[in-house]
Amino acid sequence: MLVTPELLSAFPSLKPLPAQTLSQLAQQAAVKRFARRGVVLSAGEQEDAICFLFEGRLQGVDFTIDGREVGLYFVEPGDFCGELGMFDNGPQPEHVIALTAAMVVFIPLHVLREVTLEHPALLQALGKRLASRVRQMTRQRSLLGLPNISQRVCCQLWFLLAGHADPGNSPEHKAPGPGEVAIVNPPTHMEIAIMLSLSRESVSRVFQVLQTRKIVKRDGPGKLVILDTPCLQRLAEGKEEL
Amino acid sequence: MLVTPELLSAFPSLKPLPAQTLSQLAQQAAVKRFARRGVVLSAGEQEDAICFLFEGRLQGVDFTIDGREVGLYFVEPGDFCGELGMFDNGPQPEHVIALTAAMVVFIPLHVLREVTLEHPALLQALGKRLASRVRQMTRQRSLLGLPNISQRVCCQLWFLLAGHADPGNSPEHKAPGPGEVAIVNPPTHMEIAIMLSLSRESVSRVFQVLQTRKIVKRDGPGKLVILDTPCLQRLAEGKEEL
DNA sequence: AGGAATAAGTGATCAGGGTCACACGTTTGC
DNA sequence: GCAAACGTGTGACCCTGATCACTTATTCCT
Repeated sequence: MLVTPELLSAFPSLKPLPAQTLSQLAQQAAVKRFARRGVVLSAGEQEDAICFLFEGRLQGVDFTIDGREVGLYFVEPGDFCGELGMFDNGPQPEHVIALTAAMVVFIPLHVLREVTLEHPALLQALGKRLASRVRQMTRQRSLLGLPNISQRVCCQLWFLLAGHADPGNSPEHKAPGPGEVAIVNPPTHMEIAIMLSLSRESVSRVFQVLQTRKIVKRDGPGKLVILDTPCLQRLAEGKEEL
Repeated sequence: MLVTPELLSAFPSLKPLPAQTLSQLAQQAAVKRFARRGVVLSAGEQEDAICFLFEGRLQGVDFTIDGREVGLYFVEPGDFCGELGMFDNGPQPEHVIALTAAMVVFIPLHVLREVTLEHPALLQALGKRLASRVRQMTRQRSLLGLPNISQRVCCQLWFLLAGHADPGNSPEHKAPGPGEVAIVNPPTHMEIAIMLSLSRESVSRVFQVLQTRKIVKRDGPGKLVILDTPCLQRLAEGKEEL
C-alpha cells in the first residue's frame, strides 16, 4: 500500500517537517497491517526501521529467560516505536506485538538519519521520546518494588488513569466525565498481571475487592470507571490498606 | 575549585569537542565533592546541569511510595548522569547518591544546549547514553519477572560480570585473569537485594550456596571471584537449579 | 447461530521467601 | 583505641501470593 505525505503528517513528531521532506519520507516508507497478536518488532533483531502506529494498539513485551511474558509499555496511534536503533544501532531490546489489529508505517532508519541532519528537531523529538521511556520505566520499576500486591495494582491503575504512563501520549485514557473518571481500553487482568509480575488470579481478586467497595466499576468491555478517585490514590500511595 | 579543559577531555563524550569549546565549557562548569552517601541529584528536582563523574562511584536510586530504597544503576568514572533534562526539561526521575567519596563536574544544561547546536554529535552521544539506559532498564526489568530467587541473583551477577550492566561502561568490572573472572567492587548483599526487590537475608542465603558449591568466592572486600563461570551462566539462564 | 477461544471469578492447597531476632567480624570515624 | 555503624551469616516462624482445578461469562470466528 502507498504511503502519502498526508498520512505521515498525522504523526506529531513528523508534522513539523516541510512538505517536501515528508514526501521524500513517504516514498521510502511502507505500510504494513498486523492482526491481533501479530509481531511488529522482534527482540534481538537489528531492526532497520522505526514503526509509526497509525491505528490499533501495540505493546512492548519482553520474555524472561524462563519464557514468561512481561508487559513493558503501550504504543497508541500517532506514536512510534523501535527508535532505539537510531541512537546506537543496537538490536531491538524487546518485542512489540499488536494488541488489536493494527496499521503501522515503517520508515527505514537510514532515511530518517538523513533527515535528522537537516532537521535536528527530529533528533530532539526522538530523544524526547526516549527520555519519556526512561521516566516511565523508572516509575514502573518503582511499582515492582512495592511489597503489597493490592498497592501494586492500585498504583498501576493510578498511572493508567493519570496518563502518567506516557506523558503527552494516550490522551484518550483521560475521559473525565462530570466528577468521575474512566480508563478506556483497560488492560485485561492478565495483561496487568504480566506488567506487575503477578498471577492473573491475584489481580482478579484485587479487582473483586475494588468493585465490591465501589471504588471502580466496569462499564462494558473497554471501559473501566473509577468511582472513588481519592480512595484509589490513597490506596496507591499506601495510605490506606485494602 | 577550577575546572580545566584537560579535566573535561577526560570524559569520552566530551573528548571529541574542539579545545576551544572545551575551555568554554570549563569556564561554566563547577566541581563538587561528595562524601559517601552524599546526594548528587535529587528526584523530582528540576536539575539544571549534567553531572560528569570524575572519580568515585555513584548510584541511581529510587524510593517506592512506602519508602523502600530501590537501586537502579551505577555511574562509573568518565560517565555522566542527569542527562534526561536535556531532552524534555522534565525533573530528575531518580536520586543519584555517592556510594563512595566522589568528585563530580557539573555542566549547566543551557551551556550544553548551546554546544549541541554546533556539535550535534554531542546530542547523539547523549542519545546513545539514553538508549543504553533504556536497554539496561529493560534487562533489569526482565530480571524482576523471574519467579525464582536464586536465578534472579545469579542473573544479576551475570550482568555485573558481563559488563552487560552498561555497555561501553565500567570496563573495570571485567578483570579476566587466567581462566577466572572477578567482579570488583561488587554491590553489598543489601544493594543486590534492593536492586532485585528481595530481602537481604535471601541474597545472603543464595550467596552461601554459591560459595559452598565453589561457584563464587570472596577475595577480600571489593572483589568477588567467579570460579565457575559456565555454571553461573547455566544458573542465570535457568538451565540448572540451585 | 453455534462452537471455540478468550477473559474473568473462586476455592483449596502449600511452599517460598519475608520478617524478626539474634551473633559475629570488620570498617569507620572521632 | 574504642565505640558505633556496617556488612554478613543463620535459624524459626508464618503469611502471602502462586498454582491448580474448575466454572462462568464474553467475544470472536466463519
